[in-house]
Amino acid sequence: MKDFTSPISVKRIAEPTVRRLSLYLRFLEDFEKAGRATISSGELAHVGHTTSAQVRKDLSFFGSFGKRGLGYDTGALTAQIRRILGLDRTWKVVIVGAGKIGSALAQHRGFRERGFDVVGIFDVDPHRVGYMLDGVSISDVKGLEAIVRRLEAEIAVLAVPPEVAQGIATRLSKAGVHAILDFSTEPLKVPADVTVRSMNLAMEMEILSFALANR
Amino acid sequence: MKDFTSPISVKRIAEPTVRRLSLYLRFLEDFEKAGRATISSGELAHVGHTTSAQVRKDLSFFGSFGKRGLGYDTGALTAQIRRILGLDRTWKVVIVGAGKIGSALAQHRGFRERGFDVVGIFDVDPHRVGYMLDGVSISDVKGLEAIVRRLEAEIAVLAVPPEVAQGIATRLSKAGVHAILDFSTEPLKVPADVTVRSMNLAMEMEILSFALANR
DNA sequence: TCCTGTGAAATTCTTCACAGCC
DNA sequence: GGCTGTGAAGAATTTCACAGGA
Repeated sequence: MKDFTSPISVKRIAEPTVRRLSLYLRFLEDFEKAGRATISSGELAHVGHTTSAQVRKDLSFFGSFGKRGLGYDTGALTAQIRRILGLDRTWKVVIVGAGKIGSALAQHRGFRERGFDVVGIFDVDPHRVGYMLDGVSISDVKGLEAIVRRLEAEIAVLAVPPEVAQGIATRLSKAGVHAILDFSTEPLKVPADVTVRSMNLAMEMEILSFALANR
Repeated sequence: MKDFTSPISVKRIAEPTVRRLSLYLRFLEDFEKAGRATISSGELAHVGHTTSAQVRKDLSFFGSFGKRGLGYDTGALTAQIRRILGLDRTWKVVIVGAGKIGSALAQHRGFRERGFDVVGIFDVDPHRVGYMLDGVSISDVKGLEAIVRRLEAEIAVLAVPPEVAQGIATRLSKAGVHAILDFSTEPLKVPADVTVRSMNLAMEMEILSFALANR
């Protein structure tokens, strides 16, 4: 990501900032539903377990959205954050692996509701291929590259056994996917222009274990 | 966590450090399986996408486990990290919510294999109560507190709709649970002696969306 | 007066660099 | 010669504190 290409992000944005923006967005949506017209950095901070200065600093990387003495317009700030996060459009998502986790995800409401459109599902198991999950039929993973290219999928969710995750990730990268959400346990090696996030259940459980063992 | 109570952790340990220890452990297990007797900080760093200095610093918070000029004994370091993370014992886990995600988790191999023993599963739906999931029968969530206390469960996995997550988290805290893995989207308010980690699918997808929108 | 936006200070985390031991 | 352990330096992130506009 070059620093000077985008009119929005002038300098590199830290991951914790993006993470908090996602939280703020959720709160803003709640506030909007509750009919609140404006909101202060202090109120956002309160629900997000952070400080008002942090909220203002986070937002300041992207512009000046508030009014001194007043706070932020709830609707306008919501729209701004949605735009910043790239949520002012839909993204095409494929799910690889139609096992327990993969199929739970495929049927997950929140996905489509939040602009992530599941356009393809893949599995190796011939017994699963051809079945429908929430309106999308399961394809043989053999056809991964061709189908991903044809669908122009941008994001892939990886819910496959850890020993095949790396191989699939490489194939996805070559097929033009630039973002991967990985549910396996080992870190993936991917080209520099591919972003990987992992949902590592084992790691989270171990962090909890550490907290319990050392309290 | 008091600084002076434990013989292991002399100063407060940063979360990124714990996170990396969990990664190192996974690599060490791979190295052990591959029959490697020793391993250097550089090798661990390489697979973990970090630096050798970082690996040594992380370990140095807990002791001196290596031999200069040689590296670390694979088996010994594995054992040390397991002990540091509290994985030299089993933890009793309850799963609340036997929907798609909850039941996928209940049947998840890796859980028991890594010392997290699922001793209870709860749901509100009377149609689900009484059914077995991987050897554990689903209990009515009404009996949550009593059963959690009786089982002496230490960790809870929350896979319930977001609007009830806070209520369940409060009940779990009162029933003696000190660690919660939350799959819902809103941050939970819990007493200071309860650790919460969240697996927030929406947030991870939004971070990917941000990366795509700003690359 | 209230609350934002932001440089400056403080804190936290990572990297450097080297003495010390195998 | 190779690799650890660790203070010190450097970088990144958070918090402070206050000027300034509604």
